[in-house]
Formats: sequence, structure tokens, C-alpha cells
Amino acid sequence: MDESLTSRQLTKCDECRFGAHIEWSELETSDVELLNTTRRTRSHRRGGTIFNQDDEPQGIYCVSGGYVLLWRIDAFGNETAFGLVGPGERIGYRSYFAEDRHAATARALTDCQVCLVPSRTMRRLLDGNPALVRRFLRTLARDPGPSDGLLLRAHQVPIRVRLVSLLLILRDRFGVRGPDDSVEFNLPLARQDIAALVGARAETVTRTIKELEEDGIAIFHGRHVDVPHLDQLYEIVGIDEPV
Amino acid sequence: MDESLTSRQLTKCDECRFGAHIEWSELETSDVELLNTTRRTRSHRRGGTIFNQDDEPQGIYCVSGGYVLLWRIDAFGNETAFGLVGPGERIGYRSYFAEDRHAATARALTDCQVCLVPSRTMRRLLDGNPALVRRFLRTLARDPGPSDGLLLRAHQVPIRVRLVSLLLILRDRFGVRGPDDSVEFNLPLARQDIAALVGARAETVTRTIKELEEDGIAIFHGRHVDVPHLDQLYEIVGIDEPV
DNA sequence: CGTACCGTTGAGGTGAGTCAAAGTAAGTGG
DNA sequence: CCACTTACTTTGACTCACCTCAACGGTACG
Repeated sequence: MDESLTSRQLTKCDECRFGAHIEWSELETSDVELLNTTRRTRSHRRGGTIFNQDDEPQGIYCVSGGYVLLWRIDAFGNETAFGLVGPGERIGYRSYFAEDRHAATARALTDCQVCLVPSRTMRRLLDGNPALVRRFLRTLARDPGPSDGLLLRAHQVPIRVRLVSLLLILRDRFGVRGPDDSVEFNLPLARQDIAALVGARAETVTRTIKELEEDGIAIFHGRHVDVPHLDQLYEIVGIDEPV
Repeated sequence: MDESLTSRQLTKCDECRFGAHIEWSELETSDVELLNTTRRTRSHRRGGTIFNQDDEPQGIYCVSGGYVLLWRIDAFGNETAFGLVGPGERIGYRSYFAEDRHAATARALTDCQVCLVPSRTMRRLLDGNPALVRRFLRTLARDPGPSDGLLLRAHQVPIRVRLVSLLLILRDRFGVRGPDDSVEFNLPLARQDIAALVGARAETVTRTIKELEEDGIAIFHGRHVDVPHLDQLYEIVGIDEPV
């Protein structure tokens, strides 16, 4: 390891170049080294699974590249997606801390790179670092969990609204600002995935998309979406645009 | 404090007489004393609120007597109940660890007694006790959170099934075994509360109850419920009865 | 160039919501 | 103890958003 690196730089994981907002930022330099030497980087092709529902957790995963969909099959056989995770985020920590099998399957939506921080490493890191523990406690407490993570599955809310809400939620990750207040998306989601996220059937998603297109609110070309006027999205969900 | 008490007995909170399954069982005797001297016991009448959605958390609450309903109003104005908490359980810990305002309102379903363990005490307890932290991490990770805590709000699952599932979930708390495989309930829930728990309207709950009565599956007299054959409940949800 | 998956479209059914009104129970005050 | 208010519960009629099933066109990929 390059001795000329400052302590500040050393607090970064080789892979992720994470910022101060994530849990590892609590790590001491020696801990970062432990993290760097014991984590296992894995590549997954689109469609691959990072872990499966009911698997025994191996540790905590860091997504360093690409996007991952978290979904589960409930007792009644329904597929429900409740999270979409991208670079710089962790997955699998709920099961790790619950000391229980994975409640969800993590599927690569795009080709992606994921680092596994093995349980052994996690234990060592957590044992010596109360601040890190506190950080994970907070993450866990704020994570809506394998339930309605996106708050998109509320009854009484029409699919149309849920779909638009989804777009708004995905804007930060996949939206590219165009001229005026237009936004373009390149979603890594199949219709089925969208359906699982908003709690509907793929056919209904298709139909709802058609509606949105007829109203000129959002134009879908496959997985590419054009939103001419962002305001209209906020209008539909009935929430004022946050500054 | 009675000097004759054994250390074993001292590990019990004066109020709760809790068992080994709850977080405080990790406490040292000195910590238990701290807990006993700083906690604030409060009584609430039926209908009273223990804390309100968007309130700043004051600490963690222990329910020592009575039942509490956790519910929230989401961005679309829907009331959703996601938890029913009884004696020996904690509430408010999610917001405490999230370092965020309460995501839900806690309402007393019955007259009840609740102890507040103030944030200061919590900090002191957690700081000196990694095992306690680990315990809360697990609790948090296993708690489905302010989402569909009871897994009763899944789309595609008819209200009838959700209602029966609710009964099965509430059996441990409110069910009293009768002759044969019959069970009697005395629920502390209004129709509206049931509706909020299963994600439906009160009218629909009424109608569904009527259906169940016509089929001889469950007979409701106000808040008293007679279930002549428990098997039938399991049959409806399509899950074999767990041993 | 076929196989498999994804996406679209149509027809038809229905579970649960909405609205409105009446009935019932529960608590309050004179 | 009764009159009154207030909240809870039930019932009915109506509507519709979404599901289901089924068929077909597109597109990707070996």
C-alpha cells in the first residue's frame, strides 16, 4: 500500500471511493485496510442473482457499480419488489443483523460489481467500533425494510399515481435533465419489474403507460422515457415539487 | 432496594418482570438500577396517545400493561396501522435509532401503562453495553417497520384472507382456547382499526365479517369473536397450521 | 432461424371503494 | 335516570380500477 497516501485518503475503500455519508466513513485506517483485504469483489451479469431469498447471509454487500433489484415472493406467491439499489449502497445488512435468512432476492438489473464484506470481517469491524454500530443502527432504522420500501404499494392510490411516484423516485438515479423542465430516463427495468415495484400487473403497467403517453406526460420507448414537463409529474402525485 | 434479592432477580425491571427474550436481559445489575431509577411510568386511558407522528423522540418506550396500536397517515392521507404492541414489548425504538421524528402515532387501545426510558438513559446503557446494542440491532432488523408490518396489506390477497390472517396473528395475544379446536377472542380493536390493519375500509370489514359469519367460520359479537374451528382459519389462508 | 422472453392489446369479470343514510352503542350532563 | 351528543357500526346501491385469461407482435440471442 502506498505510504504516501494521507490518512484521509486511506479512509476510502479501494473499490468504492465512498463519501462521508456511508457507514464505512466511521472506519479507522487500520479497519479500512481490513476491509480492503478481506472483501471479495464479484461481478454479475445482468439478470444474475447476488443472493437468494432464504439463503444464509454471508455478510454485507456493497454495490460499487450497476443496479440491483430487491424483491421477494410472499406467502401468497406474489412477487413484490421493494428496493432498487445502486452504487455506493449496501444490501443484505438487514438479514445480517437479524441473524436470519435473507428475506429477499437481489437480482442484478444491469451488469454490476458487488463487494461482499464477510461476516467475520463485519464482526471484527463492529466489535471495535461503536460509531460504526451506531451508523448501521441508523441505516437500519431508516430503511423501510422488505415491506413497502417505496411507499408505492398503498391501496387507494391509483397505479397511475404510483407509477409517476416511481418515476420521481428514480429521477435522482436515472433521470437526465433536458432542455426546459424536461427529463429523460434510461431505466434498467422491465415492465414486470415496474409492476412488481408499484404492486400491479405488467399488463396494467402497459396500459397506464399508454394513458400517460396519450396525456403527453411521459413518453416511453422501451426502457427510455421522455418527460417533457417535470411539473406535471408532481401535479399528478399532488405534492408540491421540493426545492 | 432489598439487599436480599439475588443478582438474578435484580436483572428484572421493577415494572415489567421481563423474561430473557427482551433486550434488557443483556443488562448488568447496575444498569438495571439505572433503568429503574430513570424510567418514567405513565398511564394512558383508552384512546390516549403515547406519542404522535412527527414528534421528536424522547427515548424508548416499554409497554408494561395494555395494548397499543401503531399507525400512520401517509403522504396520500391514508391511515395505515402496522403494529399492535402489548406487554413486554418496546415501541418508539425505530425513531430513536433513526435519529428522526416518529414515523407513527402510538394510540392506547386499552387503558395501559407505558414506561419511557429517556434518551439519556438509553445512551448510557448502549454506550457501555455492546451486547445490548447487538440486541437492538437484531430487534430492529427483524421488525418489518412502519410499512406492512403484518404483511396484511399485500395486493392480490382478498380482504377475507387478510382478515383471517389478522385473527391468526392476534391469536397469541387475544385468543383463548375453548373446547375442541375452538378459540375465543376479545379484541381491543374497533372496525376502523381492523380496517387500518388489513388495508381496507370499515364498511368492507363489516361485510367481510358478515361473510365469515354466514360461512360459520367466525362469529363476531362486537369485539368478541368466536371461532368454532381453528383449522378453518388456516385453510382459508392456505397455510398449514404450524405445530 | 428458431426459441424464449418481453411487451402489447382485447374482452370480460369482480372485489372493494364511494357515498349516503339509518341504526346502535357509549359517554356526558342536567 | 333520562335526554342529548358523539362516535361507531351496519346496510344498500352504484361504480370502476384493476385483475384474469388469452392471443399475438417484437425483439434478443444462441
